[in-house]
Amino acid sequence: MATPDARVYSPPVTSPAKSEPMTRRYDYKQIEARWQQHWNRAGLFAAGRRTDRPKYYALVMFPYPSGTLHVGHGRNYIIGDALARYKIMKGYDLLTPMGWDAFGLPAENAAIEAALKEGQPVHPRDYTSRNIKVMKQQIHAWGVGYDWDREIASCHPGYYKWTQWLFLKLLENKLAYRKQAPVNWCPQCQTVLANEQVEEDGTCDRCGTAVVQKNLEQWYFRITKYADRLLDDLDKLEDWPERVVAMQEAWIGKTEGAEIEFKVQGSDERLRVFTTRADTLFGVTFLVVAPEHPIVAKCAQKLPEAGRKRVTEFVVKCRAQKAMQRTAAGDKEGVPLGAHVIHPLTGEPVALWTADYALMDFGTGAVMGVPAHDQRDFLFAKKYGFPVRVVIQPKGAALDPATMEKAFEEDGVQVHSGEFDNLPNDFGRSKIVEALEARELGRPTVTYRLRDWLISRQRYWGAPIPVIYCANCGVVPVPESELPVILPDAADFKPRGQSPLAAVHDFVHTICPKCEDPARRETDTMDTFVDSAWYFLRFIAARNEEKIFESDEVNHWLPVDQYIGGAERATKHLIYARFVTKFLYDIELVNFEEPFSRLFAQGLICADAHKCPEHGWVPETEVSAGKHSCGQAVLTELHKMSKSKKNGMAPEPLIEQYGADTVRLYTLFIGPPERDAVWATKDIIGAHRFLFRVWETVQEALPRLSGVPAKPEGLDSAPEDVKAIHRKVHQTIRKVTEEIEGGFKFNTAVAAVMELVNEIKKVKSFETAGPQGLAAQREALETLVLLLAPFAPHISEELWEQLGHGESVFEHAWPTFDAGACVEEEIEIPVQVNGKVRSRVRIPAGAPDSEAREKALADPKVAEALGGKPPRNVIVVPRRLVNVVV
RNA sequence: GCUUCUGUAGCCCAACGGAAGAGGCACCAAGCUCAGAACUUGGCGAGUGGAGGUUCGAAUCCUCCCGGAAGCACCA
Repeated sequence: MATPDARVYSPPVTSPAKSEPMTRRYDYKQIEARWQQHWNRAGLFAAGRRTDRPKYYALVMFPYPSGTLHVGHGRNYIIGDALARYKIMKGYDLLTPMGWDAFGLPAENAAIEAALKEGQPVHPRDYTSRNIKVMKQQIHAWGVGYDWDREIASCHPGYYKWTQWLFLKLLENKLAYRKQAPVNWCPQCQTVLANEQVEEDGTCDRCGTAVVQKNLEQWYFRITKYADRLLDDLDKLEDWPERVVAMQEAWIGKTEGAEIEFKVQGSDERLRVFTTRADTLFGVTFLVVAPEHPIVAKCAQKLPEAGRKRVTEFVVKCRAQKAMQRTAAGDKEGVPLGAHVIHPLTGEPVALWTADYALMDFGTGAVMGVPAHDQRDFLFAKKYGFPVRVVIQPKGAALDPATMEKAFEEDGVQVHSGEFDNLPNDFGRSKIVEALEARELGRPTVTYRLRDWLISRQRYWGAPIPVIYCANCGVVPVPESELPVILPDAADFKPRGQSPLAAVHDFVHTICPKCEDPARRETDTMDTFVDSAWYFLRFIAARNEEKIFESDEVNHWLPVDQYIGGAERATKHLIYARFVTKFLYDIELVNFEEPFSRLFAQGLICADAHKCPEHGWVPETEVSAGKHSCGQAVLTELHKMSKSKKNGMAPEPLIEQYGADTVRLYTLFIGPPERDAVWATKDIIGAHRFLFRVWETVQEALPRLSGVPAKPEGLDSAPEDVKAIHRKVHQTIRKVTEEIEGGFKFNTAVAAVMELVNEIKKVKSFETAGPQGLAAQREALETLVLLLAPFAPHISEELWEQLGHGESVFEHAWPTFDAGACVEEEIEIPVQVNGKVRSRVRIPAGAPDSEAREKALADPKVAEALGGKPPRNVIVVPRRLVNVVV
């Protein structure tokens, strides 16, 4: 739907002619403005208001201020806000802060583009603060509340001072180090590109030029040192989605195997390979190393001219390829290095090659080639004519190397393996490793897929790395007292082939803190993931200028009780934050090892996206009847809402037309919160109708309810429908509470409240049943308002006030249910014969199984279905059903 | 290829191993309307992606297959 339908029905106003009191109309605009202001003034979301209560830290991932928010972003904040309000009502001292992950590429790119187009520069700071202003306004409009006094922005010197401080601490503890590494470089744009700016085919995402690799000295954090703890402690997390845990496990990628050494023929050198299949050692017919492996160059030097050229060309080609993914599982290529290695157990010479399928950054960068038992090796061997030697035989079959069409990678029995013949291969594996260990030619090893974290960025809009390079003293950390190293204003964003900061003379040139000779500052900035790896701690001391935080305060509020955000941050941010927390634990600044006890990964909101063959992704407003405004037919696909696909739905028109409460309610109702959902604007009307019905139901009852208590007494003599609604009220409290507690099932919680309203509307006897009837009505309506408050807070506040309460609905406790009141007096249960429902019987709620059994067997329809046959078995499921088996 | 998730009325989605339907959208009918929308009341509508298995009983558990999503992938 391009433009929201302008027809909002006007709520009926009771006609004065009927001489009934004028009821107020549901003026959501006025109501929402009023209560938003009230919450701000009253400090509803200020943490530490109730220090006598248990704390609860609810945190929604802070966003990157990219522009404006769409309804998909809204889901995140609304879920968090509903939880926060619920926890306030549950009596917690709630902390729910918000901030901005404000350093990063888009702001800088906007500046570069503006600078290139017309000499009218937009400073990233202005771009960022403008966006923050808009987004904050949007969050307010949703009725989402935070403790804004703790607001932080990672681009603020008061924040990045401590990001730099954290860097220094890591450096001090030898967890930050420098190393040469290739970066993506676009020769056209004259700039370094982040990985995400490189397209799949290895071209620059802006100009389409092929990206090349450039070697630069860069800073790393030694996260691999924490690999085992990051993996093991996943077990300690109280409640994280399985899929996120699975992703982290895969990301860390712990592999147990063995390292085996092959002596290089005619040299003292030993080449180490990593393998998980030591059992196939006797099947080795060649050995390959990654093109980047140091031995490649050494071998190449000894080669005759032609061979050397071949190797060099191959290596150059592979390096160029590295920008894109080296073709997955496709053709394998290699060249001989003109050398041989010695098999550690047989002493045979084995040919040494370099091949593109060997990766330098996994294991040791060298692979033993076992064509018979590894598919990649098999393909490579077939291509270059290496022999296939079978050393694992499947049970009850014999493999013939001549006829094999693919590698045999399963388990079997060792053959052609000398003293290890006839052993099951999994046993043979450890025996072979033992034998190698005895000869000091191998040992069990563990490798990880996790790499050290490269944090250098040759970019302007980030926190400067606080080190100084001095000709005399080398790398010198900036003294703590000189932090923050201020990001200078005057950087020129025109790409010039190095970090923009390198062009800022006053920034670069400084004096060495140690020897006071002239020295140069580091001009790279930090990866923005460093900023976000610790922000959840800074909320505890957002304005503290002396310290990163006070440990005892952090230890009080953390770990975060509930972290909410997208699963797309499952690996990077969530692993980095865990790493930093463990480091802070190790240096005794915090007393917990995991930052987030519970994580909730909400699903994404999708919508149709339209692609015009000429104009690319186009907004829905430019599409009608399957055609773009340019006249071309568009391709329409479902995609998650995003700026790039131009399919984000702005919240403002919806809030304007239906109100924030309606948008919130629909967003919560759209489906299971952890699952992706399709935004369907036409469905919003359902949520709006519901709120309107709630409003109306309360308005109708109000004139009768003043002075009536909310506790109905002596309902035994009340009419059935009044008794039933009292029961329904308590059942609904139970249901809604369980749905929230048991995994944020707001969709079913809202449905339960809708059900309650439907039931309330059916009751005929509230008035005729006297005081108990009215008390039951008040109980029902007040409970309804309380249960609705976390989801649709504005209307709930307004109705709560109308019901005669002077305090905010959030000052009132979340309702509790009376288990006794939930129990039905009489229940109907189905009776099955051989699993098919044949009849129903009514029994008192507390009746024993025997009564259900007797009633069922006495039922005429059951007797008919039995056809005179005696029951062989009767299964009674208490309160649920009876099954008669013949 | 591997890992995780997922498939229930026209659509979005509920159902501790126990009556296939809670809620919403759409649709139909009546009421209300000059009319449409809105509103009120009532109604229609799947046998749970497919095939087996376990069970007194399966949407739910197991196996295989088909379809969708996400993450990781020449990881030795």
